[in-house]
Amino acid sequence: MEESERLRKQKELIEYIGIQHQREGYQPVAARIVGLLMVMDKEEYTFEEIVEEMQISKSAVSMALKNLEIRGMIEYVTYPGDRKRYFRFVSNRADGIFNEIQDKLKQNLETIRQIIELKKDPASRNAVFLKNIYKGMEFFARKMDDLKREYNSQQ
Amino acid sequence: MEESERLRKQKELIEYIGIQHQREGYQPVAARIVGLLMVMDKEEYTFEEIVEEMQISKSAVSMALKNLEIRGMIEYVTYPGDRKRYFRFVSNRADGIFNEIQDKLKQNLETIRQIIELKKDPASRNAVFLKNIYKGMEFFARKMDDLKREYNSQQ
DNA sequence: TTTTTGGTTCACAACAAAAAGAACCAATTT
DNA sequence: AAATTGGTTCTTTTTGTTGTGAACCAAAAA
Repeated sequence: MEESERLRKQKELIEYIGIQHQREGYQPVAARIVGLLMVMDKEEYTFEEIVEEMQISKSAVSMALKNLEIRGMIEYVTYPGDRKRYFRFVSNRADGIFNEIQDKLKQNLETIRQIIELKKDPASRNAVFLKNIYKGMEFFARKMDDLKREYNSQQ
Repeated sequence: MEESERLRKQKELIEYIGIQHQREGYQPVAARIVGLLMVMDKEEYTFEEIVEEMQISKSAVSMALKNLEIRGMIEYVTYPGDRKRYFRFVSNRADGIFNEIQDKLKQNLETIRQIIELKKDPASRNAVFLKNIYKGMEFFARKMDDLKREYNSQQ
């Protein structure tokens, strides 16, 4: 593949990742910064470089970086004698994805448990359905722990 | 638990489920309708009843119901000699949740594959990290099929 | 001490999303 | 045929989100 085409495709991918992340609740600027840090060959961007690369105001970048850091999506490193922060995307996202799924599952489980608990008639259509869903999700959440262990030992 | 307290808690739970679903990209009204249909003891609501219960305009309800139906979150039944539609939440969400997770996982896998493919240096920090993430997610996606089969046979 | 660097914070404008309300429409009832 | 029911659609209003630019600030350099 030609160098210029590769770059074009990378830029395209950044936009796509941006949209994906917006669907997960990230704001537009933040979402595209994630894409930038994942896709480009340059692996550490300073604040200024991001501002320049994305053609966006300093304040927007400042906010976005703060949010992304709080959410644990990105991190920064510093170098002695250099006041700039070098942002990069965090390393251990694999674990992160497992845990995200599991957390969400657990949260949903708890909600469903509460719904069932508050039902007047435990044999009603919805109560029965919800119990089924609960069972399925619980099974899955339990198995995830095994999978995590299996994967880690396999490494 | 007292009847009135149960009702209060149910209403609270509807709001909470509303917020949870908004995080998944549902609009406010739609999100709370899902809550309503999951939580309340009454299991089938007509259009009118929803309008009344939620104190919301007909147009907002009309739009929300349409969206929820398209997304497969709710369905309606009708009864002979009755022009009204009776909305309820769909029954087989357990499968749905499995599949949602798996679909998202597959989509992410494809994106990551593309990022890696476009990297100039396959030994760079990010390329290596991404390959790791890829491996983890792939392992997990593969195992999910097994889990589904295991669960279904167990039933 | 003043200036520069590397940002952050705040007020506001532009835009987008959500909800309301009115008008409308097709079936059904009267 | 007229009125009612069970909604839908369109326009407007309200509300919320994004991003900008200017002012500001602390640390370092001059």
